[in-house]
Amino acid sequence: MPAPRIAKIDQSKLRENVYYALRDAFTRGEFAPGDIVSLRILSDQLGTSMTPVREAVRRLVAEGALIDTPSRTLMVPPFDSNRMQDLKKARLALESLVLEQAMDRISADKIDEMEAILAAEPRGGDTTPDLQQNYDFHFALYRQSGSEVLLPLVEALWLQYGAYLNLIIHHQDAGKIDQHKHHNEIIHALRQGDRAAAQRALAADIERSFQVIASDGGQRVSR
Amino acid sequence: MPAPRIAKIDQSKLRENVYYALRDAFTRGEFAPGDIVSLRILSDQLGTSMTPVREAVRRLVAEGALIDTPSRTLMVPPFDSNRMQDLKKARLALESLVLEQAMDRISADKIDEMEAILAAEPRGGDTTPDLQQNYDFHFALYRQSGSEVLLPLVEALWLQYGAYLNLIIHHQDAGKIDQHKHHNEIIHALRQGDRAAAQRALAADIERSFQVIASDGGQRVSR
DNA sequence: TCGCCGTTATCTGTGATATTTGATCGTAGG
DNA sequence: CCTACGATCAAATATCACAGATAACGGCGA
Repeated sequence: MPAPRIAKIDQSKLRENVYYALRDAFTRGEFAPGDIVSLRILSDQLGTSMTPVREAVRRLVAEGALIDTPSRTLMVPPFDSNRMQDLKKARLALESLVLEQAMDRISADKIDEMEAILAAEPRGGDTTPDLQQNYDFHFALYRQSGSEVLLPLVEALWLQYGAYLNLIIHHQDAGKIDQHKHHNEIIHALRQGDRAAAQRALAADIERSFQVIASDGGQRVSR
Repeated sequence: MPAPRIAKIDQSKLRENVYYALRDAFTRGEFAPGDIVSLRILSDQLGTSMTPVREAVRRLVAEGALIDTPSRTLMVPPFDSNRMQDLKKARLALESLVLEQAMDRISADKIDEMEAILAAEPRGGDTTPDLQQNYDFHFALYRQSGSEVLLPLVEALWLQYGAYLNLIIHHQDAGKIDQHKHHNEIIHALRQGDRAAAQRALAADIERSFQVIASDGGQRVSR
């Protein structure tokens, strides 16, 4: 089994922290589709006992980021082209809806904040896309929808999508990805209040996210 | 604390069973918004130890059916009008999408099966709406979408909606609810392949679901 | 006598650990 | 080469120990 890099966590509010540590590891693409994860190894790496890890893992299973195999071992869902298409459809539909609600309420200040996120220094070097920035940008927007129901659903989709990030990061064309173009279009459309343009730009951005791995599936790249 | 009726469960595959037992209790409207639930009491009722209950409960929290209060006690989310509106919007959007995909693939056989569900004997007596039938009908349809991504999201919405079922069941107008009309319209539209009509009927059915409790909120009715 | 406040006892979830169960993998024997 | 047995490992449950919160109870003051 590969050993994803997960930093040890501090000992207060263990359960929450374990969950977010694992969640972060997912959104950073530390886990590759098909990876087997073990509660013991995770708890050793995190410096805690199995109990908090198990609860966090159970939550991740509920959210679809991990699956229970029939033999009870935990696995990152293997690459599945159909499922990925499904995921893309779901993202397009849900995030379109959330964007709609966000545009009803967003203020000029918040648009400025979103632009500030784009202006920040890239954290991952120039060769890999800045996943954290991408995440921050989208959710700064989505949070403006004010929907406590839809937002967790979108987060669940991103978490499932997270396993595919590993494939993207290690893909040979990773450096070519240009997320800035669509992001700037979204900002511009928000300023204009142009709903159709914002929807188009967001849809294009989501399509882009899947484009790199759409053709060649299942190239498992562990650390 | 009220004592929701939860049957003891058999001892194999405990974790799954505990989860589904609690889930069922939710969809039967056994829990009222604002109820406090205790791990120990639940595990006593189910005849197991706390551990499996804890994991099941943790999953329900992740799905929004229960919430953690700041003092760490578990609570059924209290009635919240805004949240309910939010939930309705989400259900309308997501179930519309799922219906769309289901209509691409559904066969005449499956439509017959759905009709058979409607023809079955009502289980709850004539005064209360048959919640199980309603659930079975909708998900027989949604399963035809074949979407492993969207279906769990819809289930999560129904679970959050479940807490409000308690309010509906004990509502004075509960007997007046006529779910058959919209269901038959859906069946008819499916047979005709009339997408617009199916969408209209489904939307009307969802609206109906919320109508009873839309006006008077928070009438807490425990057992 | 009534009301307020502090103390205490109980009940809560949380984290850790031990025990049991089940599955997998390697090896030895046919 | 295939099969079957056993050792090993991981997950599932139960039990234990701890810390925090809640609520009830009793004493004190008005």
